[in-house]
Amino acid sequence: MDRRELLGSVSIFSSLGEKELDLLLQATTTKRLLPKEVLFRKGDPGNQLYGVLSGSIKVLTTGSDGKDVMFGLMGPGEVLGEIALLDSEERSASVIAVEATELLTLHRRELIPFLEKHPQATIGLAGVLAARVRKLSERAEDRQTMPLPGRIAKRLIALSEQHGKRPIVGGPVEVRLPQQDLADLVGTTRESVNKQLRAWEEAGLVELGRGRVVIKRPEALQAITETFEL
Amino acid sequence: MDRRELLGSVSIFSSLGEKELDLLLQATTTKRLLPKEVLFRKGDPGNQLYGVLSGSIKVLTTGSDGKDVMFGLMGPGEVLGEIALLDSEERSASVIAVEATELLTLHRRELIPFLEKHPQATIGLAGVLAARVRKLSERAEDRQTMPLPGRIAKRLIALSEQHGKRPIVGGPVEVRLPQQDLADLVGTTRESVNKQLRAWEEAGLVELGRGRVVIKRPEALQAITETFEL
DNA sequence: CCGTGAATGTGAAGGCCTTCACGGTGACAA
DNA sequence: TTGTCACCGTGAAGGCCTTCACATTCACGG
Repeated sequence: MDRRELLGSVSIFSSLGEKELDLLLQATTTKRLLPKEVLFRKGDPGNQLYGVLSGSIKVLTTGSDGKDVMFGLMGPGEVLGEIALLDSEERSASVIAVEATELLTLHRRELIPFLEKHPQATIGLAGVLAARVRKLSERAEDRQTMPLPGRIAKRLIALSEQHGKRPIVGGPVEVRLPQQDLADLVGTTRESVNKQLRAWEEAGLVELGRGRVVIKRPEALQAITETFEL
Repeated sequence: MDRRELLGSVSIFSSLGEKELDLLLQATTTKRLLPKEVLFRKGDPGNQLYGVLSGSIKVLTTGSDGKDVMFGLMGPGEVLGEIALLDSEERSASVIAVEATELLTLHRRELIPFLEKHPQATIGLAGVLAARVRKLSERAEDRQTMPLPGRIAKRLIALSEQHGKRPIVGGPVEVRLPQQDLADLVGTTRESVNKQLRAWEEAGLVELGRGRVVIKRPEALQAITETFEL
């Protein structure tokens, strides 16, 4: 995904014309991250908006007790870093590259004047934020009303839809993610995730490998999400 | 707080001039809610933006198991209903009046064209959303890393700052809120909240009454938030 | 091709809350 | 005034996870 394509594909800027897109493009730069490289940390000052061109990153915070809370994984086409930019506060979470990643960056001093000239783009940006709020609320609700297995199943399905690979066309979906990360996403321990996954493996719902989960029966996981069994 | 004052006070519109404010004002109507009256429910279609003029409301969702998850209380000067408006999806939570409440309402067909003409206002609205994301992330993190007493203490302090009354000037702060609601806010049961509050009452940190908590030693609660004692 | 560390697999013990089951008590309406 | 309902108070039992403590096993850099 090249820079122009990203800018165009992202909902924020989808309403822009050719010329405006080019103009904005000139204000961007590209940044490359190595695996595990830190883009920024919670608490840093934040003046850049980022868009993922290729690769993937994780958004998380590390609690005072050392436990990580992961908010999500982001891949090509997704935008991050808007929060600190809009309210001029510190970065609200840390961002780390999962693999080699290429980012497009846009500085506040370029973005804000641009937004002032292009209300449509600003409304688009607000839409991204609205979606963010929606996702966070839903997760808060889930964590409070859904038992652990359901939460793991739900997140696994979401991950498979967002980042899943399909080695064989039409075949089972593979999610690449260590169990520890899945635990941080769901708000539990690695051990609990492991035991649940093994139980599902036993039952033929999934297949486990180092750093990956292959979903063999998505409907069964979906069912666990909906009912309150197991 | 009258309608004009609200519009002016709210960060979204703080950058507007007199004339523009008047224009926008003409597009608004007022709505009154009785105690416990429902403004809208999660899942409803949403085309209105609201601002609280007087009174207060709670934002919550009811999980499939009947348990409520409360996202917050809102009072005069606060804006709600932006999410569904911006992404044109269903309402993401339900809103119920706590007491008699007066709201200002603004319909999407008036707001969107207005935002398109006033980028500053749109950026302001995005700022409100950014703050919302920030608060939700912080709460997600807290729930996952902080033990229950700390979470209750923290929320109690936040509530006292946002909605606290001070019967005697300079005296202790009173928070009006049933223990069940506090439990829904923190993500626990009424019983757990009750036991913790009683322990603190025993220790002289708070005083309890029907539907209210009086905070006598805020610093002590703050300390519980920070350390991992008790 | 071998070490070495990250990631997985598992069981035992125990704790923090939830759940359940009531009894009390004040506010408010009839 | 009196009934009723919402809210508060409290103990007992138990369960769902966490914590802890290791064994194991791949991936990969040297």
